Amino acid sequence: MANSKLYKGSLNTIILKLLDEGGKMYGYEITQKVKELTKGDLQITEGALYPALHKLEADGLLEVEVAKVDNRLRKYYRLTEQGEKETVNRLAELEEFIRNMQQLVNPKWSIS
Amino acid sequence: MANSKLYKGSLNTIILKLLDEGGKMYGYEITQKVKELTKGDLQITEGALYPALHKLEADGLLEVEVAKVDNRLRKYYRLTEQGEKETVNRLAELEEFIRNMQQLVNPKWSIS
DNA sequence: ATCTTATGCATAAGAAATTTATGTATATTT
DNA sequence: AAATATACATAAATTTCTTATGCATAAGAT
Repeated sequence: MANSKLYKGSLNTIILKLLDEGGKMYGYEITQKVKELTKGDLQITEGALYPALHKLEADGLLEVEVAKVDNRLRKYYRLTEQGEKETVNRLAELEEFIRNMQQLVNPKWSIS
Repeated sequence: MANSKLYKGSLNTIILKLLDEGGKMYGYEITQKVKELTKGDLQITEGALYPALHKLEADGLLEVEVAKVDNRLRKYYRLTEQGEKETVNRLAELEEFIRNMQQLVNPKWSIS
């Protein structure tokens, strides 16, 4: 990714959660939002993002709506009903991952 | 892995940190320790573990010492000096990952 | 005695998720 | 006019893991 590293598998969770909040977003917008929220620490590459979006769509978690703005193409993605359910699961999975890692690495920090 | 899911890339961090605490451990011992610490939630598969150990050794982060106990083979791994330094980096990386995810998914929990 | 489970290592084929490298095209800023 | 930003896409290679398989000894169960 960039400065900081994303563990593989977490990109989908990020996409789903951002769409859950943003209502609908297009690819480029997602990359910028991630950069903004992490203060430039995390950089989502297009080679990772677009295939991920396509797969989430193929899996029925996202639906797409094409728009033309300023003569440029945009593909707006939004969560399907199934996508909303899956978002809940992915977030729970993330939390469980973090709790497990906490048990394993016994860090000075903890989640609360 | 098992019940709960490990994001790809985190296995190395786990191995390094356990060795950092345990002094020296052998592969099977690591799988049991992970199971114990996560109360059975996380199951490290041998197909993931052994190649990971071999690679960490090849990268100079681990050194190995073979022992025979009860007529069975054990390969004890310990951190090299370089491995100790890298452990610090990996843990910092993990913490940064979690902080980034926190910014992105805006969870009800936070690390403190 | 024999069968199953536990201990202990290993590798190989395949899948998943990414990186890196390219490619196309329009709009905006320098 | 050139460089940067916006906006999509795909393909080859890499990393990391799962699943399947293999070998071998020890301990516990039937």
